[in-house]
Amino acid sequence: MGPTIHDVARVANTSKSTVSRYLNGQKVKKDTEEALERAIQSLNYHRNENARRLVMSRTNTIGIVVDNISNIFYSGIIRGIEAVANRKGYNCIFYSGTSNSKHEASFLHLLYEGHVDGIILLSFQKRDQQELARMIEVPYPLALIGDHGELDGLFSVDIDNASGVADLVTYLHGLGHRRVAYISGPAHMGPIKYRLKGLQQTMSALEMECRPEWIVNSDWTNQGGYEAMNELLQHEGFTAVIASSDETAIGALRAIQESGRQVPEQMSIVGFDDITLSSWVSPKLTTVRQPLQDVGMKAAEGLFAQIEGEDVERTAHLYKPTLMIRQSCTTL
Amino acid sequence: MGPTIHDVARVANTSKSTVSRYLNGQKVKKDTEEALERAIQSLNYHRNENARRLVMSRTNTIGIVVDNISNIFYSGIIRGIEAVANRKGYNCIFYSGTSNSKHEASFLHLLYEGHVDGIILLSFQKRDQQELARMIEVPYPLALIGDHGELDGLFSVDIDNASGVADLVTYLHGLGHRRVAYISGPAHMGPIKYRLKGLQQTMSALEMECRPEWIVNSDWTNQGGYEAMNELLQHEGFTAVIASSDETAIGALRAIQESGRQVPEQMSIVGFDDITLSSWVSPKLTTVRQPLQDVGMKAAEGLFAQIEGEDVERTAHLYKPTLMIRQSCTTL
DNA sequence: AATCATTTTGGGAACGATCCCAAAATTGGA
DNA sequence: TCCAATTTTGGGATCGTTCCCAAAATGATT
Repeated sequence: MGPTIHDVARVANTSKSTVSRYLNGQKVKKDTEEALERAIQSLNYHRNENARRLVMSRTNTIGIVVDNISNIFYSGIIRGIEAVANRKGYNCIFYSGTSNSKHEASFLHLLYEGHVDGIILLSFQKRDQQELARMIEVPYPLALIGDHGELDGLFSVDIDNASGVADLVTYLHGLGHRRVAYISGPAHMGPIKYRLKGLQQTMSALEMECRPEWIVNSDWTNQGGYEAMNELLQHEGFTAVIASSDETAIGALRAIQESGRQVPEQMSIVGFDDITLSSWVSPKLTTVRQPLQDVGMKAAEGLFAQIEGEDVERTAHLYKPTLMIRQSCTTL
Repeated sequence: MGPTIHDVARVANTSKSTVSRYLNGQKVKKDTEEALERAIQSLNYHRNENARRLVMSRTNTIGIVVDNISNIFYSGIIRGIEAVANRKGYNCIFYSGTSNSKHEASFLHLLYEGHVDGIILLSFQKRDQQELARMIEVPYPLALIGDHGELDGLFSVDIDNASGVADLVTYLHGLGHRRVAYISGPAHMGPIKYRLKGLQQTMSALEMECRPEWIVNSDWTNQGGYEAMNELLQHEGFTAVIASSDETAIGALRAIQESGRQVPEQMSIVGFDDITLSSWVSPKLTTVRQPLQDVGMKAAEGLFAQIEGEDVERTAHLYKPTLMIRQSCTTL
């Protein structure tokens, strides 16, 4: 197709070895450098990356496999990954898991076929134990973001969901709340299990009360939170409610307000995520913010360590969310 | 590194040509097929895609360059692209424009260096005329989604923004409104110009009134819409307001309600986009829905036509939004 | 059994880079 | 000016595929 390194050599009146050296930043004599630059410009030469990758068996590229490329929670993580990748001189390419997993056994062919030097798997879906076990065997650099299935042997990074909920419970406890309701989320999501566990452990540690009928599920949408809260309002006795996502919390907030109760005077509520809308609803929602960028950076650092042959701790690395206190809770 | 086609040939007691043929779905004798399958399994052979691409000078992959990979409006478009790509047997890989444009002249190196067979450039940012002119010269398959700068010579696809606003104006006109305010958006976004043009053309065609002080800007956020509406409320005389995005409309809605006015009884309002929140605010927002998936499919079809060497109309292809009538407007 | 048509196979030349190693050119010092 | 040390260059092998083409094997027909 286009001109090759050989054409450049011919035009610049030198050899392909010299062209290759020049392209890779090695020193060449001043006047050959000028001739080469002229030749490259006039031919509009671009190096064939496939040939290069074949001989070097390296791509200088990492793949990020995402289950849903437009998930807003992933953008902070991706920013973190890209920051580290740029620093290391690597490129990032993204694969949408949905489209690829259709006909392929998995994303692993990207590694085996030499498309990328390593992969970050980014998904907050709950992960299959069997799939995780298979990933441990993969003889290529790999980093997981999300559910690690409490399994060792894989390098993985995640939000410390239990800690986030623990912070919320402790905060409410500090305000004097003792009886708290909880709106959980869809069972197929990774964080659900850990958030619920954080709730139960912290509440029992602080000797707080959470009756079974005070725990309901939702689908993490506004509408779902609205319906879940209406269900909760059938029951009595709790003074605060923890929603396992902000989206849900905002739906629940509306349900509480429509029931004629004042927030926070007659009911406190907190969320999880710190989405932008949370600072905009009235009252502003107290929630926890996830250190998404840190998670992305850690995953990338772990991946590059593997690529460069260093040793890496093949366990889960958790990052604690931080409490964002706003106006949706009151002292009791 | 891994086993090669030659290793497979040796184990299966045949030649690399036969292995290659088998891998590419050509017919081989029944017993050699079985031997090959066994050899591939036992060696855990995967073909080296870089070598393949070198000799074939084709990748069977298209690149999608996105300015912000987590933009929620892009997900529908991407779904459309992937649907067509899957049908054609192509893979999609995504490049985040932000990370790549840093040190590269542009995304064009992806084409020149042989990473992909064609590129879809997806961005709703306003495009530089100079950059567009340069793209016309690109000797590779290319499709644009978003602002085409009213320039011919490029295959591009976009929402028909003018038509969407025209529908909203006409709808309000039909309800009896004659004096309408408008909240525009950030100047760096592609759709802004076309939406404003659609407003002005339709309003003057229908002999409606829009005083200069009834047109304000916003940054397309809730907060921005809220502030813009408060500014508009300083003035008098209009009976309806068109917001150039739903996000903005929802902010404006709150400003109207906080000013003590009833929606829609005392003020009608419409948005643009049909985000999920629009059906959830109270009253539900009348807006226009963008045919995002159609846009993605058209772009992909145009790209594949170019890849397959067919002729393609190098102009802008526009898709009309559809009006979603809900409860935020009333007859006058 | 012999001939011919048709499958099926194997060898070797690309593809366009990198990189080793020896040859050529340059530099410096006496 | 000459020789040794150093820098710069060029040739050729290599990476792992595909694909052309001729050779070998198979099958059909008489």
